[in-house]
Amino acid sequence: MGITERKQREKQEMRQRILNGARKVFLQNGYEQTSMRNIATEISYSAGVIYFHFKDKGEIFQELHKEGFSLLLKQLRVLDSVIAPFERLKASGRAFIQFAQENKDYYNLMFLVEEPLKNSEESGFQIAKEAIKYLHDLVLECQQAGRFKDMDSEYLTFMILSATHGICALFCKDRTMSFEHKTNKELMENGYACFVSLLEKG
Amino acid sequence: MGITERKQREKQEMRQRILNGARKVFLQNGYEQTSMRNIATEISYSAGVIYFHFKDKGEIFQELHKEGFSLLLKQLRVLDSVIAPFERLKASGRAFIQFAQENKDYYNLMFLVEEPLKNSEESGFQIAKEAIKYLHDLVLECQQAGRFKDMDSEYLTFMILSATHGICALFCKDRTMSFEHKTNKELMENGYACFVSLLEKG
DNA sequence: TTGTTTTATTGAACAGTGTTCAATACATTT
DNA sequence: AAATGTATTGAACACTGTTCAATAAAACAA
Repeated sequence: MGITERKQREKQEMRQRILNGARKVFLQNGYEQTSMRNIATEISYSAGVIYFHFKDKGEIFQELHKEGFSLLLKQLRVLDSVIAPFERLKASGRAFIQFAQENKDYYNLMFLVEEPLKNSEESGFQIAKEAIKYLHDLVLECQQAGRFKDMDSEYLTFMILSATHGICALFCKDRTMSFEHKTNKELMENGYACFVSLLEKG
Repeated sequence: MGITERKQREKQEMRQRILNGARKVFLQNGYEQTSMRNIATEISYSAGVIYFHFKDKGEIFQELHKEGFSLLLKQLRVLDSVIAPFERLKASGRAFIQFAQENKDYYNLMFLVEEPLKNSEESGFQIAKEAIKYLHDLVLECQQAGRFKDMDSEYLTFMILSATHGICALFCKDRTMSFEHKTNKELMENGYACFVSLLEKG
């Protein structure tokens, strides 16, 4: 049955077309300014058709949410070549912060918007867990190498993510103006260096 | 001239009435669900009148934004009785996290929403700077007491706020489910304890 | 007490949002 | 060629923030 097969493929293509439009508008104009009608206009369809292919706006942003995480994971996995686990941990934090700087919109979706997760406990949430696991494993490797003795790895992982995320969150929500600094990049990097120098003593 | 005086007072009262309605709706239904019409309905006025007393929605939320910060500062200043600066610093972090847990909506407005600051560089932004100064002074005191030697106080302050804020931000935006834990409170407190144990080594 | 001017409030309207759904066009099957 | 199923449209609904002419109320002037 080549026809139903092609039908399925066409449906998949339409889903992808919508997603591509959504991504474009989203990365161009940010989360706030991305409406269903904007997306529809971008791909030259009516707004209604989106609801034939997606449940609601949330499902679309869940897909982009997933995209963001796989992009982040890809950039983190480049650091697998760094052998010493603690060096890899430190570099991961830097890469994480760089990711936030270069992909502010994705970062917002991944960590600073509530909507995308509200509905489903499934796939879109799974990849976030994968990223946490990546960090947790890194922490465990560090502990096996003698670092962070007598510390709970779960809480330590949560704390390290929090510290790094905090830097990015203040940046993404424009809460850095209360600090004296030249550029956000400079503030974030020195702030992170400060955290690293604490980690080195632990 | 008792009349223009009373007029001014009445105008001020109306401003306060709107603000009270806004706060009520806002604390009841959260930021997302607070519309101008909701606020107007709450105080039994038409929506249009709000624009006679406030420039726009942003100005209202700027007021609540300020309220949030003065509430936070009030709770932090209770700790002034703690004499040892480092103990005060540690307790401030705990108080900060507790504030976020108990005032999720205020916290969102203060640190996780972009709107309120977009327009003005003035008062609503000034009180945030005051809170940062409070933390910065605390850090400086710690340094005078021999802590955190050879570290830049500005970056250190930014880092400490980031770490604490990160914990609260993950909580407020429901990003804690990727971690194994019983309650959010427990995760946050242990995560913070983890950070403190790092600080103690610095 | 009149008339006039200021000030405060309303309610309709505008352009936008996410979402639903009857009507329609198209493709496939009978 | 007719019937069936699937994809798309465009209008509609109930919202949103915001503006503004009309109106009501109060203060001032004659």
